[in-house]
Formats: sequence, C-alpha cells, structure tokens
Amino acid sequence: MKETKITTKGSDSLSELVYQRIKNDIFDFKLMPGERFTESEVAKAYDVSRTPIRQALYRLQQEGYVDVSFRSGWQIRPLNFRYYEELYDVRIVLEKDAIRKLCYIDHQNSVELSVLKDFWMVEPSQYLKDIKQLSQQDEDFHCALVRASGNNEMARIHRDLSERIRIIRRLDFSKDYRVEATYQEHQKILGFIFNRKVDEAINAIEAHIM
Amino acid sequence: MKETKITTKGSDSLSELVYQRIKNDIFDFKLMPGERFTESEVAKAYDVSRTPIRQALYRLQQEGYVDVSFRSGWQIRPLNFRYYEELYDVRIVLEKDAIRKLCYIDHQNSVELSVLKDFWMVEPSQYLKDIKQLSQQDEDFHCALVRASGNNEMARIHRDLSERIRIIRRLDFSKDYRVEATYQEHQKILGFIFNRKVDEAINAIEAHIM
DNA sequence: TAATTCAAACTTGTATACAAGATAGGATTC
DNA sequence: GAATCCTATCTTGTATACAAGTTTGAATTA
Repeated sequence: MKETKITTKGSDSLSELVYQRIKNDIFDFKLMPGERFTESEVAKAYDVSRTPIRQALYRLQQEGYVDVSFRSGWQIRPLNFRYYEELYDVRIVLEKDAIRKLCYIDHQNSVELSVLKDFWMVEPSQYLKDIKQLSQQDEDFHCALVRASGNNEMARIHRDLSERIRIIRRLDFSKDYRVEATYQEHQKILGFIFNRKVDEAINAIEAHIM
Repeated sequence: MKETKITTKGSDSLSELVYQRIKNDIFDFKLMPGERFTESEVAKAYDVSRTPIRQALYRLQQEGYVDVSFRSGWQIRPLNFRYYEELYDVRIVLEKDAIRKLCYIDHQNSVELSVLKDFWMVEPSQYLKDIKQLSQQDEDFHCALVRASGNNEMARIHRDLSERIRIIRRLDFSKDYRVEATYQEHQKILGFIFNRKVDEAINAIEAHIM
C-alpha cells in the first residue's frame, strides 16, 4: 500500500479525507476484497497518525466495508453475493415506494424531477457516450427519484445502499452497458410518473433494475 | 452528568460499553434532546479517557443520536418530528414488504414465526401485564417479522430504524397502551400471514402501526 | 521429520500530550 | 452606556506513548 501525502484542504478533517480515500480505493479495487492490512500500514502510507486512520476505519466498518479483528488487523470485507442481493432487494423496495409516491405528488414544484427530465429526456444525439459517466448518472437517477419523493431519511438510506452496491456494479461492468437502453428505460419510467401510471411505472423500474 | 466507574466485562471494549451507556441514557431521557456536553465531561463522568468516548460518540453521530460542532462541543440531537415521521414511513415500507414475502414462503421451517406464534397467540390469561415489557416485545414482534422474511440486511436496517424511533414511542408512552388491543392485532396479523391473505395482512399491519 | 515451546515482534485498545481554532468575559474605547 | 478588542480558557483534532493480547518463527524435543 504505497500512497502519497494527504493535504488537508478546506474544512475537511484528516479523518474525513482518509475515509473518502480508502472508500474510493475499495471501489477502484486498489484495495481488494479479502485483503488484510494494519492501521500502521495505512498511517505510514498516508503519512498521518493512527488516530484519524482509526476514526475513518471504524466508520467504514459501521458501513460494512471493512472488518476488524481484536488485536490482529483489518480486512477489506470479502465479497458476499448473498449480501449484495439483499441490499439490491432493499433498494428496489425503497425505489418502488418512492415511485408510487411520485405518482401522487405535484410535479410542477419538484426541482429534482425537472432536472431529471432535462437530463434524460433528450435526443439521442445528446446521449452521454462515456460509460463511466453514464454509470454515475445512472446511480444518481435512482437516488434522485427517491429524493424527489420527499422522504429525506429514505433518500439517505437509499443512497447508502446504492453506494455499497456500487462495487458490484463495477465488477460486472464488462458486460455490455447499453447506452440507448438506459436512456429509453429512464425515459419510460419518467413518462409513466408524469402521467401518473402507477403500476406501469413500478413495472418499468422493476424491469430496469433486474 | 454524574456517573460511576465503568468496568469492562467479558470481551466488550470500553468504547462499546460507553456507546451502549450513552445510548441508553438518551432513551431514558437522562440525556435530554438539545443538551450540550463535552468529551471531557463524559470522560470524567465515566472515568475513562477521551479516546473510547470519542469512538462511541462518533458512532452515535453516524447513527443520528448526537451532533458535533467543530471545536465547540457535542449536543444530543434535538427532537425533530419530521425526522421521526420519515423513519416511521421507511419502517412501514419495509414491514409491508416483509409481510408480503412472508405470505409466500414456507412457514413450517421458520423458527422465527413459530416463536412469534407461541408468544402472541395465547389466552388472555397469559397476556403480559407489564407495559414496559410489552412495549419491548412489541418492538421485537415487528423486527422478528422482518427477520423471518429472510433478508438479513433489510432486518438490520429495520432494527436500526426501530431503535431510533424508540425514543418517540417512550415519549407518548403516557397515552394508554391497550394490552388487549396489541395482542389482538398481532394475532390478526399472524393469522393472515399463516393463511396467506396478503392484502388483509398488509392492511392489518398498516392499521396497527398508524 | 513433525510437533511443541516460547519469546520477540506485531497489532489493536486506551491514555495522555500537544496543536489549532472557538468561546466567553472583562478591559478599553468611543 | 454600548460596542469593540483582546486574552485566558475551553474544545475538538491529531500525534504519540503505553498496555494487553495475538501472531510468528526459530529453537527444541520427541
């Protein structure tokens, strides 16, 4: 684990920066699932003391990304497909409920929804071609739907779920990611919401996620 | 904040004990919403150093029980009813989904379900009279339903939600808690599940929680 | 050769020292 | 009297020292 010095920009604390960095390294498979490491290693690599490292690691542990063994080191949590299936399942449940709500609320005053409409309901010539960017926007599409439904706590939980699942989505990133299909499905979902077709919208989101 | 010395029993770490203790003090209103305090105060009161205190506090912060201000102290998160309504809403969404699943799975091999049946489907003479105990069992009833539905992560999220909501349930604890009604409603819900009446079960749980 | 022992090196958990900024309260100024 | 300034104190953030238990690997023994 060889890294360069962290410089604390703005008001972020060292532990916050370390937290973000380790999490990104996990998503980018620079830290591989199952990999073992110690606080001292990370401290030396990031050139900070163990204190902020520990704060970041315990936060990551609580969020399910790493495990600690009593006096014998840390480990990037191994991939457990059952676990990710369960997270997916919860995510779908929340999204379906959000969409149900969206079919009943006022659409005029929703900034979230108009932003989504502006981004996704465009001509094919305007489609994002970069797969990585599109994947990020795809994740945000689903989060935005839940945010738009008005329940901030549900949105927070859903965002955490989406983030945890991200590593799996990057794993089978190889399988062809159909740009056109993504746009078309999102357009369909938004269309059903705007036209208040509850059942159709829910079916569409279910088909889209599966 | 005057407390007695913490003794570390078994394999629990000091920070774990501090965490449990502060959380209980919050539930019991020994630490009131909005109350301000410092790490040093808690450290002195619990007779441990700031290190495990900080570990516990940051965990509680992540779970939404306390807030920290940069270099200017901690605060028990003030009661925000909108926040608790949102948590309630998420909880109901999860429970309804769990019950839907329960109506389709095999009931014979579910230990969770038979435990619930044995506890709740009894004669009035066996009803728990102690309100505090009953309230605890009530919370566990709902958690057990979600556990029984088979999604461990959903069960974990639901349990966290139930715990966060607990403080509100204790607030309006004064309003008469109808022992018989609680038993009858739980019996009805279980009955619908065993007889696979999906819609009736969902209506019953919705009516029960509201 | 294989199993066992045992001590040195590691690792996390906790306590303490120090750094940097926030807060509060009295002195000062207008 | 009211506003401002300044300093002493307080508070969290970080680094380091120490405690207690785990791991490892070479020496020893059967």
